[in-house]
This record gives sequence, structure tokens and C-alpha cells, in this order.
Amino acid sequence: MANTDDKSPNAVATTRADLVFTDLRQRIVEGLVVMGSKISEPELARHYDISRSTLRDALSRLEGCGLLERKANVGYRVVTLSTEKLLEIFRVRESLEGMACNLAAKNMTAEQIAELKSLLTQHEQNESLQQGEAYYQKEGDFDFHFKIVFGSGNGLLIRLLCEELYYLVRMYRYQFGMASPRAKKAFREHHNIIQAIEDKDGELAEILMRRHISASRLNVEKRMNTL
Amino acid sequence: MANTDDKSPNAVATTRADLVFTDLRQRIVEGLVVMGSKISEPELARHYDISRSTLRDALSRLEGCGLLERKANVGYRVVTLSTEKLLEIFRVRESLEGMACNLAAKNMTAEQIAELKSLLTQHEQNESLQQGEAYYQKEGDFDFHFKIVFGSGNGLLIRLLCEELYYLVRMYRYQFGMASPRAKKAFREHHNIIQAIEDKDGELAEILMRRHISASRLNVEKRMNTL
DNA sequence: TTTTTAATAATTGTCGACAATTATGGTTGA
DNA sequence: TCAACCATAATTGTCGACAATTATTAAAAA
Repeated sequence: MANTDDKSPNAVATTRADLVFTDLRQRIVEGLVVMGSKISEPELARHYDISRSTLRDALSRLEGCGLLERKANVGYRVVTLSTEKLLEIFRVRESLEGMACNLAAKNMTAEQIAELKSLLTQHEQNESLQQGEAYYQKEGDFDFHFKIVFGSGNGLLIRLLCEELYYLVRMYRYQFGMASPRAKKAFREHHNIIQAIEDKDGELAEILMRRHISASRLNVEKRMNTL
Repeated sequence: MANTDDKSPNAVATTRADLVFTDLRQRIVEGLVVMGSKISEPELARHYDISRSTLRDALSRLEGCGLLERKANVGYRVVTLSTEKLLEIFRVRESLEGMACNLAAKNMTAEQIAELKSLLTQHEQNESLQQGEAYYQKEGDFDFHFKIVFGSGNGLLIRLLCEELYYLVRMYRYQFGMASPRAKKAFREHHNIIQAIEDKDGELAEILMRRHISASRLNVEKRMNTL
């Protein structure tokens, strides 16, 4: 029997609030709802043809994802991204995903590792086929990190990264471009990380992942300083 | 003018939902609302003499703190603590607070460091005065970690630790005892961490903090194995 | 007795309306 | 012209009621 009420990204929405939550989340991530803009509850409720109560249920959950901010008696507002906040996210990811890698090396099953490998080769093929199209690389990179976090087996870590930071990171990728000149390097780094996990060398896997994310952070910092 | 709508622990509640949120949070942390128990919305609404809408606003925020869990069409339930989950929290804290220490060594002002020091001596006095009373030591330990996280200056880190894990940790301390045979060791460790921060040695501060938290984790793991 | 099924009760999801607060725009005064 | 103030409009907070779903209980079948 399929689990219909889990919190995974492809969970089936059973309630109206769920549907709106999922749809609005995507629209915010993609920038269709402009960042920093105020949420008009009456207007949004009309747009989705639901009551304000139902909408507010969805909004409160979006606040939990870090996509909305709320001020008492004023209302919700879409979060405003900034380079500073992006660097904060990188720092946290460096720390948490490093640990995730360490745990993944200890806890991932052979099947999970095989999945991870096939994911990587699959993306390598996609990338070589259409080099300009950055989309696959982006999402592919994301899936890679996602699977490792899951492989850690630490439920809290999974929640923090995949339900709280996940969507913020995607929001940055959609709206801040992220032209990724590191594409080929990133592939090599991913490959080495998998190797360390397969060798059950948690310490090395952690170091490699931290460097991998740190490189992205330094990339952003460099670009920031040249502007 | 005082900021009345920040999310800090002693923020003033301006709305009914705020009041209920704050009160219920404390009651869950202290175990007055039994862990694992189901939340009856009609009953709780009557208890606080508010409508279900207002209560649900508070409940959704408590879910964000990790104190409640929700299942569609079934309702809210108080989170069930376990030794496994406690170990997960330790692992995450080890990672995040380690980083917080590293950043704190770079970013904390002289005043902040002075505050931290006075906090420690203050707790040393309390502890020597009343050795049996573990309460001060517990809360003192907590304040210490809290201040360092704030000193990191990383807003995301502050949110994750102080608004999402903060209350879960306190819940464990209230309900799992935590007799703390490490009291005196912990003081020395705190002292050394402050010294490293004062010396602006972020790398050492991180290592010391990781060891400090790791020792607590190992303590729990040891106790778990003897049962 | 045990299991299945059906009717009932209770709970959550959703709705629309009113009250309290905040934002807006115009008026008055300097 | 600009600032402060007030009246108005709009928005959020809160409420109670109904609909949809789940849990409970009783009856029926095996």
C-alpha cells in the first residue's frame, strides 16, 4: 500500500490546503510570486477559489519552509533573497551535508549506493548530450545531494535539509541564475564523493563534500566582490 | 522603541494565538501535555477559551518547532521523544554548534565575549552554592550555547538552532532527566571554548565545541547500552 | 468466539462573517 | 511646502457553523 500522507516531495495532496501549499510553493520558488512582495490573503483566496482559513493553513506551512515571513497584524510576505543569506545557507549546508556524507558512508546500503552511481552516469549522459541546457545539471546536482542526505538515515537532518532548506536553495537557483561554470568539476567531485562512500570512508566523504560545497560558496563570494 | 514582534524567547505576544502558542509550548516542553498524546482541538480550544481557528494557528506554529506532528484528516499529536531521536539531535548540534563556534570566534564583539564570561562565572557561583540543584546548571548550560549561536551572526543558523531545536532540547532535559554527572567537566570545557573564542582561534573553538557536545552524546549512548 | 460490516458519533477541514488592527488619503495647521 | 492629525478603507485576527473524513460501536455473518 502506498503511503499517501508522507512529507516527501512527490507526496499526494489529500486536502485543499495541501494542493494550494504545493502549488504556491512552486510558484514562489520559480519567482512567479515576486520575492519580497506582500501576500494579500483575500486576493490569493479568490485566485485559488478557497476560503481564507484554508489559505492561511497553507501559508503557515510555507512560513515553516522559510519561503514566507509573517508579522503580527501585518501579514505574510515572500522572503527576500540576498547574497548574504545565500552565503549563510552555504555555510549551513557545508556543515550539515558534510555530516550527512559521513553518516551516509556508514549507513547507505549497496542498493542505495548503486542508485547514486546510476544517477550520476545518467546525468553525465544528459550533460554531454545538451551542454547548453543547464536545467538537468541543476536538478541533477540537487538530486545527488538529496539522495545522500536520505542515505544518512538521520531523520532530523533529513527534515532540516529537505524540508526547510531544500526549497530555499531551489529558489536561489531559479532566481539567481547560477550559471554553474563548475559543471565538469562538480561531476568529478560527485564521483569522488561516491567513491569514498562506497569505501565506507566517512571521514574522507565528509571532507570532500565540505570542499564541494565550499567551492560553490567561494564562487559566489568571488562574484560578489567583483560587482 | 522596543521591538515587540521579534521571535526571541522573551518576545511579547500581541495576539491570542501568540499567547496560546507560548503557553502550550512551555506546557509541552515541561511534559504537562503528555508526550505522544493526541491533541483534541475542541477540548484545547475550550481550555483556552478561544475558537478552533485561533488554536489551529498556534498549533501550526508548534509543528514548526518540531513539538507537534500532524497527519491529514487525523490531527495533531505531541512528538514522542526517544533515545534514537536524542542522538540525532546531538549529531546535528555537534555539526551546527561547531560551526557556530567557529563563526563566533570571528564575529563576536568584545562586549559579547565579556557577557559570555560573566555568564560562566555567575553559573560557577550558583553551582558551588547549591550543588544538588541541577536546574541552574541546566539552564546555564543552555544560555551558554544560546549566546554562542547568537554570536555567530548567521541568521539561518540562529533560526535553526534557537527556534527549531532549542525547545526540543529543553523538552529532553525536562523529561529525560539528564542528571549531568559532567557538571564540573562541562565548566572547564565551557571555559576553554571561551578562551579559544577570545583568542580568535575559530578552528580550535570548533573542535572544542564538537568534543563538548560529542561527550554528552557518548554519555547517552553509554547509558543506553547498559540498559 | 471471531471477523466483517454497517450505523453512529466525534473530529478535522472548510466556509463566510464580524471585530480589531493597520494602511491610506485628505484635511488642517504651521 | 511640509508636517501632524483625523477619517476612511482595507487587511488581519477571531469566531461559530457546516461539510467531509475518520474513529467508535453495535449488529450480523462466519
